[in-house]
Amino acid sequence: MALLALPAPYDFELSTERYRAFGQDLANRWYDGGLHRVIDGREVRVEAANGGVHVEPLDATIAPVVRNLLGAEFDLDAFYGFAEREPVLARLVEALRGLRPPIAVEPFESLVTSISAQQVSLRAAFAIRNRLIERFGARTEHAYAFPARERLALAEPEALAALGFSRRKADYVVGLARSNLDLIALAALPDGEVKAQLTALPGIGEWTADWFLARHLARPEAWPAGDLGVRKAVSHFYGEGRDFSTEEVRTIGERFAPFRNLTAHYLLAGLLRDT
DNA sequence: TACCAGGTAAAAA
DNA sequence: TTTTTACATGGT
Repeated sequence: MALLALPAPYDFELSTERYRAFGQDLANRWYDGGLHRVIDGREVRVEAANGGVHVEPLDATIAPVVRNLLGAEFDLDAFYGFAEREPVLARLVEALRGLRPPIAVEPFESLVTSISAQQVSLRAAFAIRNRLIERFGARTEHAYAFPARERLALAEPEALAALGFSRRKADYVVGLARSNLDLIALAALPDGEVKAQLTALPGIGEWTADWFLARHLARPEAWPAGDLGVRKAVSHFYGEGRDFSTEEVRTIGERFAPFRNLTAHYLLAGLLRDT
């Protein structure tokens, strides 16, 4: 196994919790203590190692994708320095040291995953999404490549509805696949412009666009204020028993600039740990 | 058994 | 313009 170095501190188990906490994720599959994902048509295994992770196979194509997948570009040192001056965050970063939010490396996959999670529980979303992956993805030894946009563009919405998507969500996914929006090109645009272009599509509202900024583009200032989990987490740590509205969460977010994205992830992970 | 779960858009008021 | 409703599955 080849070593891929990551900036310290890095806690692989803690950082990959998301792939286990809500059920199995067939496109980011936890198997035998490691993370399996199809990259460039090949199944890659990632596991914990001193100074980073072990990756097999590892080459010049795979390395940057795995680095991105594991959230290497987040500036944890700067965030930890910032968190020291904020009592709640100071406690969280102490308990969650080495947590790097994993990134959804493919834009289409990121959006379809969010659409599947709209309104329903994450467990239900994972179950439905796995059926989509089994039906339209490509299987490797222990994992699946997420269904290609071109493949879902050819699918009938009825076929997705048969997997458990609501009829409306089935239309959203197929409509997204068939749209002429260049999802790769969004990476070059500022946050507000990304949101404007995405929310122009049917089925993509502010929540979905915010998570695209946070989990796919790793934008430091992404802050999904309307997200139920974020609202619960902010209420848990700052609300003194009271639930905050979306607007209140948006306002509180201002104090976390310029680290709102990392703050959201640490609050969510902190809530998961406390409950 | 109902009811809620990391929303969104269309209908109704 | 603002409020209400339908949506589909999984877990409790």
